[in-house]
Amino acid sequence: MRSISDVIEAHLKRLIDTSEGGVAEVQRVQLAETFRCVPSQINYVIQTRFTVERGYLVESKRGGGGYIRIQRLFVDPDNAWLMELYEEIGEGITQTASEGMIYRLQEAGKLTLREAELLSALIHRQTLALEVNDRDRLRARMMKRVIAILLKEAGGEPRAL
Amino acid sequence: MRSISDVIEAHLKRLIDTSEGGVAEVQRVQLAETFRCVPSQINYVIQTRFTVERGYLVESKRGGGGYIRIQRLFVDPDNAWLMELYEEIGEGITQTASEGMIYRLQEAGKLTLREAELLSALIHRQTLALEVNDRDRLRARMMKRVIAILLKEAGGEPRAL
DNA sequence: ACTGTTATTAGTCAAGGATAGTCAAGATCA
DNA sequence: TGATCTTGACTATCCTTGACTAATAACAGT
Repeated sequence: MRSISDVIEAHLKRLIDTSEGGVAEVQRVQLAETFRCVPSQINYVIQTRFTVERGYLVESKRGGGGYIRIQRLFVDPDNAWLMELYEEIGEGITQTASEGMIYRLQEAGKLTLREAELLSALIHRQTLALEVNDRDRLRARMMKRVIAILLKEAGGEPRAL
Repeated sequence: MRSISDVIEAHLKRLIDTSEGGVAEVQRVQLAETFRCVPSQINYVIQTRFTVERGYLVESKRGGGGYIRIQRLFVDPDNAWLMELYEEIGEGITQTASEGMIYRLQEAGKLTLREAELLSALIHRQTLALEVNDRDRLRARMMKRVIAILLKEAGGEPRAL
């Protein structure tokens, strides 16, 4: 059975594939009207189909002129290991494990020395200053965001920007 | 999709960028007429887009011959402004204010575009995902760490960015 | 000159409008 | 029967509008 979610998913994928740069920008209400569903259905589709694990990055803005933007990530063989790293993180990650990842990312040329330095400072337990479980979960969210951004650039050299 | 506020912001930025000395001087009513909005909309744009955090100084005068003058602040060569920025943060800082600072740090060449992007993602409320007070306090610690690192570097020879 | 009045600006604030997000209950499917 | 999907009430965020306020200039009367 092809659910309405599947239809919306297909529609968005087509938008992304036919666009330049692999980006689709839509308005939630308008999309919901097109497919005659409630707006929150769109969120459901995005949360289940356009995750980083599936190779997409989603940004949005509320209020007047609001939008939802879905961008395809470059998950080619060259940076498939980034995706593995992403999945490895899970719900929580320790400072030591994060530092290891940051080091690897830098060695692989995915992060500059300075980016690595900034990141290390930010994920440090003294900076986060929360109870250990919350801390590890927060650090996981941070590391995941970073890797998702790295996946936006297809094996690109970090200094070029 | 773009809101009228975005359009007005872009217009003012262009005025500033094409001027000598980085100053734009406009009349509120006239600008409002140009973009067919109420005058107070101009105040909204200025209050949300041309803040001190972003490195702008706004002066105005009422009455006949009144005006609004927006000036881009220049950074002093000895990085004293970084220290001021650090002190401005205090115990907590909002996402909007942080984004303003990151914007300015990038404009001033203290952060690369990518560093700014990573940082913005890291201080985003969705990444932090804490109750608003804890969130603002954590964000303050993060921003302070970043600026501390920039200050440390400022002591040595200027960085190649 | 001085003083008061009017015209001409800009500022403030709160309400309303326009988006999107969250969550959990109910419906449907495999 | 458990997983997935659908729905809607409630929330969060950002933008727009307009009534009211405040400051400054211009002018008129003395």
